[in-house]
Amino acid sequence: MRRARNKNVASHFDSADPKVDFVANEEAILKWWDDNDIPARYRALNDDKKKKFAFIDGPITANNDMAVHHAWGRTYKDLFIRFRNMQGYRQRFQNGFDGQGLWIEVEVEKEKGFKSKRDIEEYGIAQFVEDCKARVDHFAARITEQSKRLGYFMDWDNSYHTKSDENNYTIWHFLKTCADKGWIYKGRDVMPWCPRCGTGLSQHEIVTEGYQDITHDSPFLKFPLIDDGHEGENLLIWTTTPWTLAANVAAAVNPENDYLKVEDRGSVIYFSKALLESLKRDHVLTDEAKVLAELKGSELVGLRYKGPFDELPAQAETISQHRVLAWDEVGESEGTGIVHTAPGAGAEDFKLGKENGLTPIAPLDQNGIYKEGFGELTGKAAADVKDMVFASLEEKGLLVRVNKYTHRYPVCWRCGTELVFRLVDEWFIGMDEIRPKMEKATNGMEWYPEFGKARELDWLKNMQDWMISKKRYYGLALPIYACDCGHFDVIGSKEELQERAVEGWPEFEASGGSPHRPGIDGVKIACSDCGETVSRIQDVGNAWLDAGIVSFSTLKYNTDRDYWNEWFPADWMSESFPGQFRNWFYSMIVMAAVLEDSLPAKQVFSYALMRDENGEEMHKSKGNAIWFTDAADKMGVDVMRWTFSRHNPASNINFGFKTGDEVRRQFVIPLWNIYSFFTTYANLDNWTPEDCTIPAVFGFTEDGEQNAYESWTMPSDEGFSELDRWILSELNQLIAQITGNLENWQLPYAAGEVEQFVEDLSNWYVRRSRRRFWKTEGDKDKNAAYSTLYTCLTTLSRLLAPFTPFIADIMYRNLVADRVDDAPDSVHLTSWPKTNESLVDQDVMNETRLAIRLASLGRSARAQSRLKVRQPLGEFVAEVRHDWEHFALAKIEQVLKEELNVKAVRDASEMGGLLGFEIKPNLRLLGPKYGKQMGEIRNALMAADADEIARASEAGETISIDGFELESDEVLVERVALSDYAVATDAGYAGAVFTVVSEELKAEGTAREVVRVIQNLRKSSGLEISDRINLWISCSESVTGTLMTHVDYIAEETLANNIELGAVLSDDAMGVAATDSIQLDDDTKVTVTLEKA
RNA sequence: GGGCCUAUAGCUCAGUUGGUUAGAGCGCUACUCUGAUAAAGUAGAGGUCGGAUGUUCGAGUCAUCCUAGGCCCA
Repeated sequence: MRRARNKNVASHFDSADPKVDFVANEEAILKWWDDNDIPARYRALNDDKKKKFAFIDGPITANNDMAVHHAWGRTYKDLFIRFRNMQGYRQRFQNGFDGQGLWIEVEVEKEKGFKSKRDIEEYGIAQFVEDCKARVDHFAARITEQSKRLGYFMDWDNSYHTKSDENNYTIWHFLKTCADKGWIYKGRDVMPWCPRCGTGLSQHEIVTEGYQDITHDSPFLKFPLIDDGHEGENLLIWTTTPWTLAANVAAAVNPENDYLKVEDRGSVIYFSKALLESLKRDHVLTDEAKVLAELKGSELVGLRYKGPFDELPAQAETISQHRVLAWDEVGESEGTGIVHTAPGAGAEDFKLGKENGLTPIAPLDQNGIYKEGFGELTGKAAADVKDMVFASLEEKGLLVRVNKYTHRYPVCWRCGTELVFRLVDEWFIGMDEIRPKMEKATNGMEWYPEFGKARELDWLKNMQDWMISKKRYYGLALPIYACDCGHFDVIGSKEELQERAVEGWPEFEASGGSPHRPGIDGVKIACSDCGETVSRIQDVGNAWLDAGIVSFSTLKYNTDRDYWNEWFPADWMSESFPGQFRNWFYSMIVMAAVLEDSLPAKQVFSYALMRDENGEEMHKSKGNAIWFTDAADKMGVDVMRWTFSRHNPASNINFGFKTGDEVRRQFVIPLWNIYSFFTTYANLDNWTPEDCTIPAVFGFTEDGEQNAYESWTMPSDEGFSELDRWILSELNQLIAQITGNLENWQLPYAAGEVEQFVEDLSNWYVRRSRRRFWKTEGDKDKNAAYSTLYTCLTTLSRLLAPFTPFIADIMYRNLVADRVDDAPDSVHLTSWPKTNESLVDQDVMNETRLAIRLASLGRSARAQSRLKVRQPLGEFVAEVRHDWEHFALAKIEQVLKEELNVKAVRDASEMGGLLGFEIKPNLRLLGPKYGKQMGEIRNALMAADADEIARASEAGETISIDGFELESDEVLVERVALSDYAVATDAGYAGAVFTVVSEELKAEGTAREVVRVIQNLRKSSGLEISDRINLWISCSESVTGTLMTHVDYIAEETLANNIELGAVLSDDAMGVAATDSIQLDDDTKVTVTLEKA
């Protein structure tokens, strides 16, 4: 009696087409989600729940379309958010977009064809900034659409933007807090500088992506010494940056190292002793170079020399400073051991110059062009002057040699231009007082992978002060107002600026009040020290300020402190680790440490880098990068997401279409086939979820409360078999394992467990249960099989929902939502499955594992002896290793008989083991020693107890046999199968089949062979599975006799009403019926003909 | 020079607290099974688990050192 339905549910499952188009399905599901408001309902699922799970999103740069590596990181975010949502945690689902800073500017410059900052200024900063914002909005929209295609369920209408007023003003608050503590200062230093972008790069930006192997012309030249007694002598100098020579002030040697005084080609020169050979090899010196003296570096210190460009006006002040300095950083592995020092054009040079009271010469302007005072170099770009420099040195007789030199040289990480080092004023946050707080926070966070903590601490230990200013246009307007009197004010909020404003406020408000250039630049304040009217410094802020403040700006820190307290610190954050230890994680930690002396997130999940499928780095320019949209269209998103889910995040992932195909074939298609199998047969049998004897609970229950599934105990009278108990045990163990692993961020384990389960379900449970589904009678056994498989598939759909949200929902909707009253409409509205402990049965799992292992060995043994599984064999003998396995063997006997088509299963221990020893004489040793007596030895060995000799040989004992004393290595011990058995071994287990086939068995094999031909023929003639047939079998007389004994079996298997054995059909009859034939092993032919009855 | 990571089959990688005789996928070949068929299964070979020493009843796993590679820092 069927229960009345209160919603319109179909009685049949949609049949799952085995020829499925996964991509088309995904697109259909997306539309269905959209039409039915599933994402919003998913987000609202836990609105009434107490427990919460706070994720803080690292903003994605809204500057281009998504590529597959973005999909990787976003898959992690979506996966863990979905998992926690199904567990009933309240969440915020806020996505973030990063949209301020140099990288946006660079793309807009490319769009407009701008070459330099001058182009931007001519174009107009106001319009340029608007263009930048428009680009960000455009790509934020693109990324939103692409993320939805990925199945990423976020609150897309509520994404935060780092360019927002709230974000920028919250950074002001942070900077003001730093200023109040005295941590903000203006520094003068030599910074890496991009001449194209016209801005300095911070330490964070230059360290990894910022280096390339570049080949430079590197001159060796002479600095003539001018002290008395050293006339005509020179220092030998080498540099990789010839443009810095015009800014040379000093030279440096290592006072501890040994130097040589050498005469070569008529000059006397000094250089490092250790470099003599390499200088000759590099043709800087000739082979005739003559060593005149050896001396310590300390003896050179203090010597004065004439600089290479002393004629330039810029050198006027420093000519008198040219001398040899002592510097223990000078090495002797390359160059000359004497280092050209230009304090205005190199970071270390600046430090050394400062220590020695040198005057730095700063040769370049912000565009990398020589300033006034550099003669013919003035007005030229640093990158373009090397030939002029060489010509000038040549003319002065100073140039010795120019070699090609390849080294890692810093380049601008955004535009690829080679950096120069430039003496500039920049603004910094002094980190010394913040560092301990940051270390505390870092130690308090849990890092996955664990080594993340060590990485972050290492970075903190080494980090310098944070350069926060950039001489650019589109970015955070640094709220620093530096007065000529030397005092500077830092403004902490929009309100404070309004209060302090003495000029420009109304205009700023009228322009929209966005804290960006140029609008903000018109607002002026009065210096709090001297009262003068002060403008904002022109600089904008480092973009990591923008991304690091989001724990405050997006959580209403300034407007609703209760809300902020509820969601800060986050429970977790997640980004790729190679860059983010010094970028986003770093800035998040800084902000939380400074503002609240807190950590920003309790747990950090991070992952490595994406490579192409050959392990090569992905680059747009190399053509091996993959856009997300291409991958989604071609491989499908579930495949992509599963590829990511099963990967160990700590190591780089090799990703491509081939790896996608592999995952589809290996995991997605087998899963789909099980599902397709189920729907096909459930429909044939009109089986519906109402027939399911295992209770299912898809919605939520109160925390701690057991639902009907969890508290169910398997009844003994509903037909559940050993196989059902096994797979239900595996299923419930799977739920527990995957839950634990996801809670501990152990994704590859979780995914691996699912793969193993699908493998078990497909290749053991379904395969072994097939006949239960096929049979015609609708008994309890069949219903138990349906109930079990249904429970496995519906549970699997929920377990897979966070991983592969599309296929999971397709399965769930067909199996559950459309058939079961009161079930949630989508798998993404269901709860996370819970384990029914009573169904976990370690014994049945162990026994089945053993059966699977032994069946595999049995098939292997059959394969070796070329005995098809169709041919029944007398017995299978199993050799097992553990005590319990001997007992288990009896329990799995029936399974093994069926799997291996054998009449009996025996424990090898009953027959003294499966493998015997065979002893052979070691001819190579014995031959020369015993000569003619070999025959006797051979006979003696054959007659002797092989086991005893094997033992003695193994033990290294002398073997006494028939008067011969053989050394242990003079016999060869081999393990051989017992005769008449084919044996396979694996990991200490062995399985063997008895290979002697009796007439009786042979007949049975023939019958099965014939059945197979008939079944194929039924299929190829287009018969329905349930159609009955008439059958004619024509064969030799002996085979007729053989088949006669199995005629009932044949009829039953093939649904034959009549069988005529030995019949020959008329040609007419042949015309309407289907026919086929096979060749038996004894070369006789069997022809079968059938027609629909 | 310092920190971190990695080293297992031809390739890509598992191997979670040490536990008997180290696995998977890919690729190749052959075979088997087949009313899940754009499937599935089995076999073959291939390994001094980078090297050495140590701890232990027992080491791919732990310790120390070394080598090589990668990343980060100086």
